Amino acid sequence: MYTTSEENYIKAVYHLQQSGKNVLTNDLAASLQTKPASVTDMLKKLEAKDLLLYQKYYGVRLTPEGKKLALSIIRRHRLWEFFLVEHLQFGWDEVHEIAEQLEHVKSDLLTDKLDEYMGLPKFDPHGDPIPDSKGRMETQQQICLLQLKPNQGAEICAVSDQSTDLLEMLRLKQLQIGTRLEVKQHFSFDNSLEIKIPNQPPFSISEQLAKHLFVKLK
Amino acid sequence: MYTTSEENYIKAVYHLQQSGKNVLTNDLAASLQTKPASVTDMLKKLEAKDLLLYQKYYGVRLTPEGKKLALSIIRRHRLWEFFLVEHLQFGWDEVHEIAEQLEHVKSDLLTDKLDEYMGLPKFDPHGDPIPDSKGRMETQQQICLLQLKPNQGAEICAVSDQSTDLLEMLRLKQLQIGTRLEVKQHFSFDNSLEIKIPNQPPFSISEQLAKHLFVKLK
DNA sequence: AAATATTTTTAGATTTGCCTAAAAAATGCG
DNA sequence: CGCATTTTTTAGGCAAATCTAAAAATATTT
Repeated sequence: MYTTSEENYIKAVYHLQQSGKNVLTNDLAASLQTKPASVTDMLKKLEAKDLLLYQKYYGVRLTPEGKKLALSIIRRHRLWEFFLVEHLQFGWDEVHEIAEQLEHVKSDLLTDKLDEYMGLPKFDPHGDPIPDSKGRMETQQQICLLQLKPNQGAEICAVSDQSTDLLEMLRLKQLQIGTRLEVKQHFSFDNSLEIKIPNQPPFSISEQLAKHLFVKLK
Repeated sequence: MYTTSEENYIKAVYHLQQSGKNVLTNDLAASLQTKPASVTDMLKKLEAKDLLLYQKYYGVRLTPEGKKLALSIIRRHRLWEFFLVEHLQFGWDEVHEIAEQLEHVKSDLLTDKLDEYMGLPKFDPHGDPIPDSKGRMETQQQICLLQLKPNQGAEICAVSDQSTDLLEMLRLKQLQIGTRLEVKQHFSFDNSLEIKIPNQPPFSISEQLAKHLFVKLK
């Protein structure tokens, strides 16, 4: 079994190595809010446990075992985020800290039962894919419309609130699953967005609406 | 904020001091599966934090602040046990270890939302009362029939499985909420119980049945 | 009440995860 | 290239939580 600290390092390495490059000591220190010297210590320990390969001065890469562990931590994190938002009515911006604690509860049976309880969700409330019990996950990137970069083509693929008020609004604005769109501008003042749908003039939507809409990139 | 280890000590002191007597170093060591020397160290630390009063060689008692902390930990533990059994379909005997981990997740908001989500339950699956957000709990002891001591008068107050098979069986044996009974004998071989209902000859029931019946003491 | 046994505390060590400060390696630039 | 800067590692230390072994206090027995 691994400690909470070891799990946090493995998770951080996983995320940082998505760029393709080796993961460097300083980047890990920044990401984990700790000092480079502490990172070096831990990297040696994790290499001894065969979770990663460590080349002095040249950074690290996860071994297959390390990657497997990372995916299981990410699975727990995202499942709990889903639970907090969809079942306990947390806002999707309030859940990260709590999920950071819950992800370290060690019980595969718990993880799998929670997964099943919620209907084997494929994406967490931020649109990130949830690995299944074998570590596989959908590659299709689903992100919240609020996070979509301007002029990036995308298509609505999920709505995170099923209230009649929301659905009524979507119907009137002709927004539905599959609708193609682009964000033209993001106004920081109120987080409202100016969006453009093909064959229609641009119009604006509120932060409250946008946060419930998820898109996949095209 | 308190460490997991500190929380475990406080919880152990709380349970041990229910007997009324001061809690002794050796008892804590046994209960926490650690050595007396380690306990002494920690007790000094907890006294410095005003969670308990420590008299060398004479044991400890919780301060009001310590008691408040203990109740909040017990609240979290029992709420999670309830969730695991009633929502995730764990057996009531499988949940303790997992709840031991979940109880240390620190977020009052999480605890209160979980409580509300489950309908503010008053007792956990073992029949132990769940403290509310202010630390109050029902005094009425609800315990599993399997734990009831022989010749202790009691009354059925809950049934933890609502399957038709079980309910049919209860009807035939004339067992229902409110029925008074006593355990006459407990057979260790198969955990079956010989029970006595007023105005009826004694009869025996299986472990499988008894584990779903909860009684309150009279 | 003295001797013995038990319980508890102290003293000193260990492990984990972190730190600072200084040394060493790699990188960047004139 | 060679010097300066940045990055990384090493060395030594610290705090938390544990341990063992020995000493001190309390309890029990005769």
